[in-house]
Amino acid sequence: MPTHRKPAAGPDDSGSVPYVRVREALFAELKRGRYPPGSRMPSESDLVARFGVSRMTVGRALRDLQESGLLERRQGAGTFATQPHKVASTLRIRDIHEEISSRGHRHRAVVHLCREEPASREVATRLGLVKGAPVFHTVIVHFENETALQCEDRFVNPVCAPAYLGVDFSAVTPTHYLLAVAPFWKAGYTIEAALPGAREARLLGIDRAQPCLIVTRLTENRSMPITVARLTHPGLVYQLEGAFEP
Amino acid sequence: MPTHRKPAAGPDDSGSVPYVRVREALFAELKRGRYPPGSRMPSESDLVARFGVSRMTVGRALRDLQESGLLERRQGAGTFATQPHKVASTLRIRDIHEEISSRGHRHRAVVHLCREEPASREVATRLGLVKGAPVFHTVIVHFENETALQCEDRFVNPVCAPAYLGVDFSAVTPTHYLLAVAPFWKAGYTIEAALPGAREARLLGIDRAQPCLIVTRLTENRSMPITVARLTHPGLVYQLEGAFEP
DNA sequence: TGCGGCCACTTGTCTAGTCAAGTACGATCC
DNA sequence: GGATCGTACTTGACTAGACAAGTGGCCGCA
Repeated sequence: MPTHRKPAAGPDDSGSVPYVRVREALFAELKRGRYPPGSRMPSESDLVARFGVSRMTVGRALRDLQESGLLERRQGAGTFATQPHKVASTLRIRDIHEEISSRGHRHRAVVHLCREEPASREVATRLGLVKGAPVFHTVIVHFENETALQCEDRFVNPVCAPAYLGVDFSAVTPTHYLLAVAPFWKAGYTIEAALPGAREARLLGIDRAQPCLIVTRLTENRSMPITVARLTHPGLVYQLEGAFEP
Repeated sequence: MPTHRKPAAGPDDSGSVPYVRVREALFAELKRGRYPPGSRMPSESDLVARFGVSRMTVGRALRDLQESGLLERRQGAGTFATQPHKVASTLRIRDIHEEISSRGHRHRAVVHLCREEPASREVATRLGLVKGAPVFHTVIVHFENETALQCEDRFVNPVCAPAYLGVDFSAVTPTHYLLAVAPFWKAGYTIEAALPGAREARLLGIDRAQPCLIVTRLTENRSMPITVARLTHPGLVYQLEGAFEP
């Protein structure tokens, strides 16, 4: 999200740059409830007169606020304050290694499977291949300070990363490697709660009745799917977190 | 002066608006790998000459790409292509009513509890109150086409919404009502997988061994916590979805 | 009354030029 | 060699004015 929070240079000037000044002023008024949700804001001309800047500058301030989801603008009609619930919170999903080390903890990965296989029908469909085509398959368990945090069951399209199976995945995560050799341009994922499969439970060292948070992620190149991964996390030790601030 | 405006968007034109045309052209080149991560892009002056538009227009295209995380710009140094893995995916969390009706389904809410209570220590801490202070407590089950989708267990700070208990929550969701009377400006949440509590299982009509996706959300006014909610979803019928595309 | 057209207002976008501020790099000086 | 300075280049921001396009209301007419 475009965070338009700057360190707030001066105590009162709230940004010496004109468009920041305008934006912060309107933001403060919005926050104070001067413009209730759905109500009409002053027009660009009004703001030009009020702040003594050009229309381009006012426009930039308004566009910033619009991109933050605080305003809605309709050509010909005007600028309106939005219902705040339209601003969706966002959640970052990061590389597991990055996430663990950002907490200052130690990350270790154990490779349980790393081979070429014929694609099952489901995997083939997801990767845009035909059933039985060769795909790379890895199963890796990631530990944070010796507790199993994630079981990563991943299929990779060999066309996108021919040398995938030769990588030492105890040293570099598949996510990181794939990003280096095949930058993705599209990604989709689902998050669900479910019980682990038999193998996942065994690898994670948990009971089969223990709920898990499962993230399924599909990343694609410009046109071709690169990889599909199923990331299983024990519910007791793993939570996703997010925050929203306009 | 002459505005070189094409009447119809050609197949290759990709947007008749100049700044969109520039942005799409650069985006396509980035995608094709013409500018490897970290490498220097053409300067604004170069692009002005190449596309025959003004510097403001080139600048807007570049700023768009920068905000998407595809470019990094340093004053005095130049514009550089970024490593794509720095862009994090994002996940939208929406109001349950909005979510259900956007799927074209019917939403129904059943109110199981709606009263004032003294705050437990945990709730008081989260809402920034003292233990035993009166808080509003509602428990509502949301149905999508007669299947229970969410159990919403919510505590509300009475200061922020004094008339909360008088609202008909079978007609309007607490989220929606609270947003109308007390727009929030900060929200944090966690997502986890766990087994439902006894009451939650009963209200949702599911087995206690059935994993649930639990979203805990705390929303705050500019300084004061408004409400804390625990949203329990049966894992079998509810998934969060997200997508990322630059 | 009902309807069509006119018009004021609003946002969307662009231009050409200006000044400011930060960076990189080479030339000069000690 | 090493520090300093100057300069060319780059991005950041702004202005004043222009045209395009969508909206909504008002007015006159049938």
